[in-house]
Amino acid sequence: MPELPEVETIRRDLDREFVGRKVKTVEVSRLRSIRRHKNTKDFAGRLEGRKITGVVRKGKYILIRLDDGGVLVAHLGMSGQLLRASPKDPKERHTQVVISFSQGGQLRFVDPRTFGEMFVTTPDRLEAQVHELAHLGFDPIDQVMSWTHFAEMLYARKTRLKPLLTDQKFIAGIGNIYADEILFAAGLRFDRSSETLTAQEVRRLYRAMTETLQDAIKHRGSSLADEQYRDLFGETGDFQSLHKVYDREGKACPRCRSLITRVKANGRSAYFCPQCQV
DNA sequence: ACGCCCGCCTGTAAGC
DNA sequence: TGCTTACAGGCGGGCG
Repeated sequence: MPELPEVETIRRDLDREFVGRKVKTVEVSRLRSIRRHKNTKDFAGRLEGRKITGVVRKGKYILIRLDDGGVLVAHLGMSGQLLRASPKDPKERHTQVVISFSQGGQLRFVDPRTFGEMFVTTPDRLEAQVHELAHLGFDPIDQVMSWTHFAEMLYARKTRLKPLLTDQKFIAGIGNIYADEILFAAGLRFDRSSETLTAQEVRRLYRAMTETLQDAIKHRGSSLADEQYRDLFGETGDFQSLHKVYDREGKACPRCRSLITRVKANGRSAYFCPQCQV
């Protein structure tokens, strides 16, 4: 489900809502969701009594810092949600972890497909445990990169643009939806090879990437028809109404009125305008 | 060493 | 209507 804009929306709200709160109890209903831990006690024991000091994002990972130096890591996978709740709220289906705070209120992890996970670790062990984080690419909204450097990175890889944009080792945080939207905004096809871009196309791609992601954060992310993406308060985002190509097969391109095409590439749907993207 | 494809899960929707 | 199949925001591993 969640890519950089959705994860960043949740991170900001977590930081606002939960910093300073102290963990009272932890309940786990599905061990798979805390699979890096031996058992519930091993997970809960590292959280109970700890106070939250801050929330940061690395790629699509959320890191919740604890006052003993530990880190509660949350990855939402395809279908994970982090929800603020009250103990009296009915527990919805697939609620895997419930963290209750001394000051009242709960943080719930709901995840039907269980690709997501939570675990507690320390900053020095994090990269050894999550290989992806050790080799994470640059963050397109936190880090500024000169487009000349970006051009060098693109030319060095010689690979198709879409798999490159979604490669977390190259750039952190972009998934299937935003790759398609960014490539449309840049006027580039998903299968264009990275070393063939002109200087102007490199600039357009860089600009499309930062603007599309910032715009999506402003709109609190994208919720598709199944509404699996919800923010911390259970609300949907509204960037989906501004999607130009993603999930718009057969509809008119907003720029040239050609029909948006969907093809299968690298095992995933790629949506694009056959006229505007070259 | 890289790109590509499958498997991991569950739910939903389309297809027959 | 009802069963079967395909597909969905991510990622790791194994293959060629």
